[in-house]
Amino acid sequence: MEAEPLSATFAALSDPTRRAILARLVKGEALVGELADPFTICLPAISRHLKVLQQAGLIERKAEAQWRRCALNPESLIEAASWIDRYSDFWESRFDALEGFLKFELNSKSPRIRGQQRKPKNDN
Amino acid sequence: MEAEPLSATFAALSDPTRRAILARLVKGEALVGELADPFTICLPAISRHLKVLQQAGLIERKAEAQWRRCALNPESLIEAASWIDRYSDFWESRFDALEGFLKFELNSKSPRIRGQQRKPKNDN
DNA sequence: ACTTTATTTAACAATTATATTAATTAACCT
DNA sequence: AGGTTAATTAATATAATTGTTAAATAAAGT
Repeated sequence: MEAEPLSATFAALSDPTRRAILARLVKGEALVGELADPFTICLPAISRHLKVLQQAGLIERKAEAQWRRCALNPESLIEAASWIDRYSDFWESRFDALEGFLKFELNSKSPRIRGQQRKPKNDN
Repeated sequence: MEAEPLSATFAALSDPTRRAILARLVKGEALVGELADPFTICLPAISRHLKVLQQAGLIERKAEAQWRRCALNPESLIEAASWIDRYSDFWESRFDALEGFLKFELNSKSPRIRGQQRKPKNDN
């Protein structure tokens, strides 16, 4: 599907259905039908999502009679996390600076109730 | 482009050209032309990649005369890392188990030179 | 053998993504 | 004003993704 494993991994993670499937699998192994249950899309669509996840190395499937038992495979996730982590030095310092600035702004200008939500700006 | 910010972020990361651009930007800000330089694809293609990165919140662009200065924006990367990190308990334990198994295998069966590369299997 | 159950594959349509060339915008320089 | 430079947008072609329904595979139950 994708020559570069990282590309395949991130592409697999870019779909909310597939992320939901992974979120389900972190709670334990499951059969295809069980995984399909919460979704409104048809079974073949789920089957293809599972194929994408498997080809990205994110899950494993083992046959049990007519069932396919699916389980998380952590390795690809580790590689994806590792790639992002190479940027951690950069963005941690930047994020700390942003947080510091926000704290200053909020304390000096418009003091707020403790525990109130504070969402950093996101200017896409 | 994508309703869910996480989907947009992972989709943006799924392209090797875009990852290379981010890797360049971690070394410092750069103009569009400078970013395009290492690649063989045409400038409009790069421009669109930058648009995807910006809409995913991964970079910022500020105008300077006829130039556009691009810089990393760590927030989306943090969110992507956070998502993956929710699985860390699961896969760290699994990975430790795998590493332990490999060490045992390698020590008992085919002891190797210290520092030699050891790549875990990847059965996509 | 026949039917049911679980899942995948095939065939197809609709949407989205990516690259190219050509045209456009916008600011600078002389 | 006219030309150059930097970058984006438009138009277009092609490929990849995602979903649907219908058919196929494959094992189990009766």
